[in-house]
Amino acid sequence: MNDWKSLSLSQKEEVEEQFEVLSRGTEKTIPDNGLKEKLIASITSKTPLRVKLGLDPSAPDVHIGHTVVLHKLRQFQHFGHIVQLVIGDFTGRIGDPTGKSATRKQLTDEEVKANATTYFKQFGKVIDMEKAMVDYNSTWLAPLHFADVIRLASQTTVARMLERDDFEKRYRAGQSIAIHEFFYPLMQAYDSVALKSDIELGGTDQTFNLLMGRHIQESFGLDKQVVMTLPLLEGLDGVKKMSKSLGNYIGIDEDPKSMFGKAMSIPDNLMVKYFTLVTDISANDLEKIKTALSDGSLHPRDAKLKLAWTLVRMYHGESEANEAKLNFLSVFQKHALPEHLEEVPLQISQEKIWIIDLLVTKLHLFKTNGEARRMILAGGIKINQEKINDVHLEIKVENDMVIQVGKRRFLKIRG
RNA sequence: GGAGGGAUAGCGAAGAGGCUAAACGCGGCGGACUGUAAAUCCGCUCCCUUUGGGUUCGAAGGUUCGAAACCUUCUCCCUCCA
Repeated sequence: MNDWKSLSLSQKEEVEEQFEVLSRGTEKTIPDNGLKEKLIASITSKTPLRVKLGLDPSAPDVHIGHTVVLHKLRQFQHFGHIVQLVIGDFTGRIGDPTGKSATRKQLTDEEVKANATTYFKQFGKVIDMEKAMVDYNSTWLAPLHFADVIRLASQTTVARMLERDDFEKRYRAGQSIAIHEFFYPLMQAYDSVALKSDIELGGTDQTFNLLMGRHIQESFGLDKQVVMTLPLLEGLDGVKKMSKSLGNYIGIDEDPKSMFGKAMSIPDNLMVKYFTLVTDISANDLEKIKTALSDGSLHPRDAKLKLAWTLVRMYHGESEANEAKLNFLSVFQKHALPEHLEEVPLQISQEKIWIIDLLVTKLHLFKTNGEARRMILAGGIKINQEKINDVHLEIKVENDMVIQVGKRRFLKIRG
């Protein structure tokens, strides 16, 4: 194949530089030397690599956990490689088997389109969408005949399928595995055939599916893609992977204030990981932060402020970041009211209103009276900075009245 | 095709005729502490202006003074054998 020795000096440097950047922060590359070989081939033949990322069209809200892989794609783009985004509109009909719900609701074409649009808008904040290739996998999966599907299925075995972690667990636990769930990895793998991908990226939880791509490509007589997995980012709880359904995420579309606040709530031991995986700070600055943290010259709180600030800056710009920081400091360190309160228009009247009615019916802060009542009894409601402790309280609503729920939810009444 | 096991609050899981609005764990939400957190401790976690009332334990009927628990039918899930 490509011989390292036949490269010119500048080509070698080019390979080394790309390799250094592209392999940074990855969890695993399979095979070990695969990336370097692809790079050598790319540089000698002056052909950009085709780097694939598959997307699930059912969950269009992008959070910073997704951006781990986007940042990696961005780096590939930086070196002139081609990013292939695959909208799994067809695979979406199955849903990646999680064991939780084997069947998921089928999306209509319109929903898929709408979700994809949302994706692209948000992805554009990290990668260059102008240069990205976008495909829907129904394009090549839908026309397959049953005979084609059998041929595809015959390329692998049940034993091989059961190597997949969650299949194996479910099988051993005596839980059901529907046959069609086996097709998910096969379909994703076939995407790589259709797109002749050189590299496929994914989270570590995707390893099996990504490897299946290599296997199936080979059986179709293609070069095997290199699999690069990226670490899964733990969410705000610091334990489970960031996901929307767990509610432990920071959405990249979120407003500066909550983005800042959420970033501040991650456990200390994840700060460096966040800096590494989801910010754009340089390797140099990262090292500085690491050493300052370990020798104690940087307070973890300040490091986290920097992290939160950086995230907001990346998605909203510097001035918003500064503002979010000031807001955070005043609200949480000085226990002052936030600079800008969410204002809620409400009819002001002379009549007194029952506090629970106000919270539930007028302000929709709670779904049920019981919830509001409990919150009051727990001491979680403040009006104009004053704790409410009487569930029977009747109050007169006034303009500019500030209602606080818990520590971080504020509302201002606008008459 | 045959045999068996199961369905309980957001999840997991006790309960096997009245003491059960249903133990316990997780999760969630509040409060205290702090550096926002985490850890820890405390409280709440079906609905209702609540020392009371209403509606719950896959669904529908039934037995009983009384059922989440017993019976019947149905729906769904799982396992094993063929």
